[in-house]
Amino acid sequence: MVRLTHLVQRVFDDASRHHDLTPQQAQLLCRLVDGPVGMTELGRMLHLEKSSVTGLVDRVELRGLITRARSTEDRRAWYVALTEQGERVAVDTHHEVIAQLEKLVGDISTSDRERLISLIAGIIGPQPS
Amino acid sequence: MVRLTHLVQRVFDDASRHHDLTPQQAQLLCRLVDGPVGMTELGRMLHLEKSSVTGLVDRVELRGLITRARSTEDRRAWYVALTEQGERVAVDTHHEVIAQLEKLVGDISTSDRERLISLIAGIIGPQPS
DNA sequence: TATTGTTATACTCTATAACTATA
DNA sequence: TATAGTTATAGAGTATAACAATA
Repeated sequence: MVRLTHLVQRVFDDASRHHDLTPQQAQLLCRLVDGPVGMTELGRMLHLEKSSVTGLVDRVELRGLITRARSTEDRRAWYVALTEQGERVAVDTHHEVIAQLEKLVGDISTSDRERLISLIAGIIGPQPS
Repeated sequence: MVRLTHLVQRVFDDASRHHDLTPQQAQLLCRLVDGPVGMTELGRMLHLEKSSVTGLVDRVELRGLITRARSTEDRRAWYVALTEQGERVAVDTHHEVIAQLEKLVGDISTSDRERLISLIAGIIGPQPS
């Protein structure tokens, strides 16, 4: 299982590198595809301290892939959102990861694959990561 | 599958932290449990440049968990080996990861678990990571 | 010449602590 | 006072390039 993790991790790392991103930066982009997210919420999602989020967001913002926008309700808070370019990179990276994983799982039969997916779903459980 | 990877990764990270190690340092120790390994070979195993291996080994050596020993055949080469303390930490960390993973997989039935393991083995393939 | 490993350098990632601004 | 976020600082991790020693 740990070896499977390394394999999947490498797929993700490689996909990130192809888009000239670090894995952490790619992870950040992936968390924004469903819409803007606040800094504190990002820290919770990525298991990072708030100062780490600041730095990570700073660097990705400098590359023009995301933007900060002040919250209208709470003037302390900021929302982080994908730029057009950021969305393109996020979607491309996601596609590449999916494609590579499908290639990885491609050898096993369809029924086995569905069985595997349901088993994994059982392990992961209902709570979102 | 990516979410499963995050889960397993977190198990490994937590086990490392409990022994006051970074995940990379724990990874290094795990690669040495079967015996001493050369620097170049370590880089290949961990997918690191040789200079990165030098730094990682330096830091873990400073903690007294590993030692460098010169090769007898090739006087350019060094072998990295676990110290007694390093072996203890490596084994403990490995046990903790196994225990947590078993707890994670504990909810699914025995037959399902064996099925999962064989499926994963099929994905990983024969070549060692 | 090629290989093994180190050093110098620069950047990313991360956490802790102190801080600012707003609630 | 409490919360959202930043800044300052320090250390780990990583790669590239230049280097020394040995093959």
